Amino acid sequence: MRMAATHLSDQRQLELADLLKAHGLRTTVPRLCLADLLFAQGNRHVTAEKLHGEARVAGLKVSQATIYNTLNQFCDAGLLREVQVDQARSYFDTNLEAHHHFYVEDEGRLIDIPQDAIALERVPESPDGFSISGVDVVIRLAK
Amino acid sequence: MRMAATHLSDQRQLELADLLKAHGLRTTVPRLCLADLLFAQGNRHVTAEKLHGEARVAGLKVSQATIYNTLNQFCDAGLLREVQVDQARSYFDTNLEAHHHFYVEDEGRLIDIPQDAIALERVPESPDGFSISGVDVVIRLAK
DNA sequence: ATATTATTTTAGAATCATTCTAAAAAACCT
DNA sequence: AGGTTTTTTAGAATGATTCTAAAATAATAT
Repeated sequence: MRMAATHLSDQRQLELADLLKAHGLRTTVPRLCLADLLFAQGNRHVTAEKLHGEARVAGLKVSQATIYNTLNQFCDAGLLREVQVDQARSYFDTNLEAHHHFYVEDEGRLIDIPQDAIALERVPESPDGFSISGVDVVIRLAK
Repeated sequence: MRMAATHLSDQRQLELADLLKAHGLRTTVPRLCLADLLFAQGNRHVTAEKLHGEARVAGLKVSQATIYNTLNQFCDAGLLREVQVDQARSYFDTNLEAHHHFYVEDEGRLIDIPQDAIALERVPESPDGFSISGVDVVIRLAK
């Protein structure tokens, strides 16, 4: 792999390359850079647009399509989760543990709520031959 | 009000006209017909597209814009609620009581869960100067 | 290293749900 | 009815996301 122009240290590149590889993804410059933005600063929630903006600021010139492709690949690979809070746009969450969200609609801001901060008692049986694939709790906040 | 061509009985028209009026909406043929489709059969969940299809079947020729306008007006007027389960499309729910949902993603089907079927214990404080404007619980189902 | 093959990235077009526009139709008021 | 306001409409516009087919990059074989 010929490591290309990135502001990332060799150390950091290797770290991220390992992460990608461990999840079945090839190492490419856009993926390294986007992974760095996503995973450097603890848990975060980003939209495609926000990430694109950050990438540009970081000096990475990527197309919109690559942003979307990468976010979707990271989701499929289990590096990200999509959060469903606003039908207008998708949010991607780096926190993979089961948890819930506050959503400040006016600001488009998400705040994690640890799963055990809320107890869901007596969740009803799922109907027919269905099984539960996820439980989302969204608490909407307003001023 | 000159009641126009509708398959609805006079009785039904008056009923629905009252409902509309009570919610500050004028009586028009499209609204009567859409209200009938929405409120005739107990609680339902519809997308704009599904309602449009049903309207056509019922013999009402309405534009797409009217479907959207009417759904939004009914929401604003407190006759409907929007449910946030799929960022691809909006669902409108005739059940106005606080409640939750099963969502069968593959079928795009929603099933109500009465609020008291689930106990939400220890909901955390909302941050800063925010107050809770809604609590949505969506339980996703898969085969 | 180089050539070959497979995967990624890209710019721009396409898609899809939804909203907007401004003109025609219908409802309301006297 | 006549005048005014609200609705409806067809079609264009929007905005997020996906698709397309070609150019770039990475992996593999020579």
